[in-house]
Amino acid sequence: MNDPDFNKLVYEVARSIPKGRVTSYGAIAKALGKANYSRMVGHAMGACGREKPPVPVQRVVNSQGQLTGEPAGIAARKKMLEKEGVEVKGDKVVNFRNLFWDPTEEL
DNA sequence: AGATTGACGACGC
DNA sequence: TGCGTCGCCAATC
Repeated sequence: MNDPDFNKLVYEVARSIPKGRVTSYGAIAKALGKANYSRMVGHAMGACGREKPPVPVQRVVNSQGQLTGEPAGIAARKKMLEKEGVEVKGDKVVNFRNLFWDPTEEL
């Protein structure tokens, strides 16, 4: 692990996601220069609960625009996303393609 | 210390 | 176009 701050960087990017906008794990990993770290991003998010500053993990979904993780967690994030104006159907983001935010281009 | 799983992604068929 | 498999690195058991 050359990037001890990778986890931190992920959180930073997650916070950079505009309200009402979402991105994918791979996009973040790629933005950090670690395209193959897609899973690490996911794991980092799973560990976000222990992070002091709350991280808007709800805006981070997989390439399918699907909310992954615990059903309870999905429901919680889903609610927040809808509150931000993001339409969520079940565990998937509606119009994900339109709401997708690319950190490599916008950041 | 080692083996397994995992909140994914991309490539192949 | 859709399903299946393989590969990546790290955290957890």
